[in-house]
Amino acid sequence: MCQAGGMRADARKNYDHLLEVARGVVAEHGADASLRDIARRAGVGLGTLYRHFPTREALLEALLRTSFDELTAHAADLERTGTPEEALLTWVRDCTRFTTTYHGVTEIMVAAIEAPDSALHASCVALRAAGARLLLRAQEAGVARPGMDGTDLFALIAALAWLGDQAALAPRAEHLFDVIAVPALGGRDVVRGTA
Amino acid sequence: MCQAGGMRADARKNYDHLLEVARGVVAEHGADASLRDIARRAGVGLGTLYRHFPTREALLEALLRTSFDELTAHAADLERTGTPEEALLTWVRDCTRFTTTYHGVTEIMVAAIEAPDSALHASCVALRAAGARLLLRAQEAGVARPGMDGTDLFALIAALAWLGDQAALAPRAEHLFDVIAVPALGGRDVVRGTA
DNA sequence: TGACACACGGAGCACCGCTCCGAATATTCT
DNA sequence: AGAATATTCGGAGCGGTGCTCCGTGTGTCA
Repeated sequence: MCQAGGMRADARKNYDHLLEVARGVVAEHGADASLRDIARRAGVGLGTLYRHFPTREALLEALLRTSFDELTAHAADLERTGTPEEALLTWVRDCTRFTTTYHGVTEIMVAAIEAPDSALHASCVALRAAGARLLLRAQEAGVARPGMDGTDLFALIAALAWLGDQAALAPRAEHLFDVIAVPALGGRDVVRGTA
Repeated sequence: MCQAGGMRADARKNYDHLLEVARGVVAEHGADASLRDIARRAGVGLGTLYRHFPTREALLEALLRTSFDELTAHAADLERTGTPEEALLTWVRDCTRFTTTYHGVTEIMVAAIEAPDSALHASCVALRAAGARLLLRAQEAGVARPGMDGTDLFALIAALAWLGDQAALAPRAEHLFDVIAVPALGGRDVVRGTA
């Protein structure tokens, strides 16, 4: 979207390199990593970084775009190949797992979904829509709680991802998924073992 | 614990005033408010603030201590006066409501529960214990999901409080409570209306 | 090859957390 | 009362941050 064809050669090189370096730094230090540090490690002036990515969110958007697209595509796959219940649960699980990849991304995502100006807005809305489809399908099949909408599902995923981001709770992330997400979605109760 | 008897008069005055000012600033700007700003507004040097509250968490601890104590006491009350199910649900609701009072406190609380050196550690552990009692009582009465422990409950409360802290989701905080917390706790399903 | 538009880099501003120490002052002792 | 002492005060200073702005350097195209 940004690195369109009409871009000077040196500019494109810096853009790509910056993105590559940023991926590493963000993976290590989280979404609020020092932009100055990213520029420094990329051997590039701070102004260069800000011209290519005028906003921290613009940088994150470039970083996450492909993963987001994969997740929405994944939802479509599951909708075609799996049972409604299974599809919903595994997609939610995969979403929370991915969101935990970069620390601090969750917060930015939930902020973006209600902020049309955010660079991440479109991606987040698409993600919510994909989840809503899966949820609706499961509800129609009677295997998911009615009275829940796409935003609720988005919030549920965000909450679980946030829990996984907290060092103190990360070890029991999967258990928390069983204890919180599964009953909330109305799926088979893996803890009680009843219906 | 800090403002013991043996304190110089001017020191005590500064301590109290600082705390009062901090309450306002934290209420307005959240848990990561500028300490410099707090000192400035209190008409006090930065060194003074740091001597009385060597750590941001120490300041928050002083700010939240009484509320925490009230919440644990509240749990004991509910245990005595209410049904196991009702007691658990209302306590969890009250906890999440309070935690949302100061923005950003949730994150610090979950970090504190596994960090014995944190000034907030004791309070958080006490809170978890109070919740665990209520949970156990409800489990024994068969109105709460087994396989859940005090830490899970703490995490659930934290997740809900975090959701309530997000501007984009705050309006549906109560709905999210019904959709996430109620089924997770195994209480009556207010959405479906079935057992 | 020359001209021009564009990209580059970093100095600069205001803010942050946190430390450290000379100056001021409450307290206590004589 | 006045002096000695122990504490407290306050802010300068350090290294970091986000972000802007503009003189300089350099690809690109006629």
